[in-house]
Amino acid sequence: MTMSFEHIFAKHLLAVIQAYHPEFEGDVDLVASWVEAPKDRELGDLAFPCFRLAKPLRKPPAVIAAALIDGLRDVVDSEPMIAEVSQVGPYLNARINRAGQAKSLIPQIMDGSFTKPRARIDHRVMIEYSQPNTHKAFHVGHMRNVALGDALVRIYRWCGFPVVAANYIGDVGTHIAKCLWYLERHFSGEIPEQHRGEFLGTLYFKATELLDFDLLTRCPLLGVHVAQVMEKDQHPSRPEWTVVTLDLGHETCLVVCGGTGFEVGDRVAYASLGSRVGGRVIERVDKDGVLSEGMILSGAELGLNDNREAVFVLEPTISVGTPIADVFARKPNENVAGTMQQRLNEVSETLKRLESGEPEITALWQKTKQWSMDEFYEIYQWLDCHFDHFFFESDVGDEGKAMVEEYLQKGVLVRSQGTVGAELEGLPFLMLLKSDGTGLYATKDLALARRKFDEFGIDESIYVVDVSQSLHFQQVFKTLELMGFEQAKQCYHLAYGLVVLRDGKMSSRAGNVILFSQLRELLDQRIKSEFLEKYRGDWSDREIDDAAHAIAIATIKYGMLNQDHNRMIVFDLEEWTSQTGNTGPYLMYAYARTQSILKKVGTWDVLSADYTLLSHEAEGQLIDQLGRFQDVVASTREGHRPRELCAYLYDLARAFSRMFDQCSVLRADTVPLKAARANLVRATGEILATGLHLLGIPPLERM
RNA sequence: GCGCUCGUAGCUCAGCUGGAUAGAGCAACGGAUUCCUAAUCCGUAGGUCAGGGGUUCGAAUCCCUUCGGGCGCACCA
Repeated sequence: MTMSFEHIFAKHLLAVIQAYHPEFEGDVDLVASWVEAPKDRELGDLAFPCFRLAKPLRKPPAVIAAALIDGLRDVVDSEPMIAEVSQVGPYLNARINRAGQAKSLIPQIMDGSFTKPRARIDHRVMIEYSQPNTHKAFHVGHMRNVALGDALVRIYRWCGFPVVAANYIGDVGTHIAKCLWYLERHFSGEIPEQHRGEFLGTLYFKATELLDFDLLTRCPLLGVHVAQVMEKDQHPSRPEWTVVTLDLGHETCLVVCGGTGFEVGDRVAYASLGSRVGGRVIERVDKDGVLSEGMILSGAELGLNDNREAVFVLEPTISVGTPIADVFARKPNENVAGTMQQRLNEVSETLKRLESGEPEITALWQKTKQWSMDEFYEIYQWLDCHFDHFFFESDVGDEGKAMVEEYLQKGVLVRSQGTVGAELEGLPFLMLLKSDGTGLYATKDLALARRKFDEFGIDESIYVVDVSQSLHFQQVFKTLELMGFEQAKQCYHLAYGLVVLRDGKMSSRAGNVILFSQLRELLDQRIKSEFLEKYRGDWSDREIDDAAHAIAIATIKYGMLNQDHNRMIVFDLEEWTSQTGNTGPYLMYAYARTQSILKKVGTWDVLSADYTLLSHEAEGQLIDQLGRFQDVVASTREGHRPRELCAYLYDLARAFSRMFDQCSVLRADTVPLKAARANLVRATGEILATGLHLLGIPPLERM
């Protein structure tokens, strides 16, 4: 491995600095870390800002620079890798000897030693990504995760890490109960032969629609009924409260009320014990000596107006005992509360059957789950993403609960308000067992983590999951640490922002998701009609199909990757299907042009190429860019930022496009120049292809 | 209320550990094809880096604060 230019420059700088000021403390690495790229490439390739030395040397930066430049010039005469140095104000700039660089770099690229994966490192990494839910639609939002996870797997592997690419399928939960409930009770059509996974997603969407109380009533509350105020007394100790006796129709009850604006005889909305209002369960509470059995609701609490102070008074004609949801039903005289209650009961019944392993529903679950899985496999295949292992939520549920019991015994976990969970320093309580004894999402994550550590022997664990779960993972990792797992400190949540649409967040309820199949179809059409139709007849249909596929992958993956991961992506279908400029296809196009040249240029002598002939500015920039590849990949991996590699490859493709424009290979003035350029082009193609591969994008020989 | 995150050109975004004149793409305008693929290249125009303080020789970058978006915060996953 050759020494980087930064280090070569730093080595000479250090020698000169120490000759000038022997008391200077610092090593080559420190000085090298100060070396940067000049703002303007006209100034050189490397820059050293002497501001760094102003304090230790106690002299103005420009004076230091002026004092060092002569010494530096002397040294550089004997350094073949640096062509010249110069001083501009407080900066010392160096120009790299491009020919020298090219001479060592290009052969390395061409014999494959520069682009092949790095030496194996003894540090096992698991990268968990995708994690789709079965029985739900796979849409563009899921694709950001897949693009990120897959790119990281490839990049880690290139850097020498043994990687286990893992998926974690969400195959249990209420969403499945809803889907199967709809299938059993409400679906009356034919089950399609194709796209059965998306079909299940449609069923799930229809189920949520049926279960969306908002669609039935303006006041979507269960357990809230019309009651009449019978008596109204002042609270014995709190004058701002009143003690109200309510007639519920079949019985009466006592409620302590803080609201105002109602009289004896008024009809009000009464939330009974056990009902939920604003996400809170109504419980019997001791209100300063008086037991309050329920709650009288304000307009705000009912969601009907903004008034939080005044009790909402209903028309006197409405009979006592009517569910409040029926009063505000969107279609008059409908028993919406009863309907909704029945649906909810049915769903919860389905969930219980699933959880208890009732044979009939279990068989249906397994069959439909396979429909989803078949579709996922097809999508991964299309995207060229591969997993070494699939975990299933249904496999870790019991294990998670057992684990919680175990660590409760050990005293690591605690009981709290009927639940079991982890008390974490600086973080909110993490609940692991609900008061009914069932586990939660986090419970399964603990068991999953233990499996990763024990069965796969991994040293580092990366979770590619969207940013809304940041707190969740902080809590889970902290809990694992509390449980004594060493690897907990090597767990990393790679958070990324959601993919949203121009008119807002994607939501299955509003029906504004873009399905994977839709995107694939649209991209295919657009790519063919705009770019590939012109080759019809010239290329085989098969090649056109394959090219469209590859370009579609490039469009999606690069689009998803070339944005800082903690930022939202605003997805506009129109834009994405007709992009030019900084895109995946731009990189592929640059690669295709390299291959086009190489096909036409014929044979040439690799070894005898004289790289001193590559003196054009565009060629120099390109060589410089090629040399950065390894450092960029390493840095991309370290920062978990595929975007960095995207940016590099874009710069590389741009440098090549300029060179292509300004320096013709086929029409080079001399044969040696042609040979040198051909090698440069071939090296560029190699780096582009390797880089594209690391992003999960297949290069095309022509497009 | 607490926490995380974002605010940079008309739009979408880069700008890594502070460094020289803040950069791309799209859109706009003007050029380049007898010449290796015009999915390209070159040029012009476009900025109070949300506002205000502070640290520093130097701040889009670090600290504090205000404003404004997004997302989380105990029985969902």
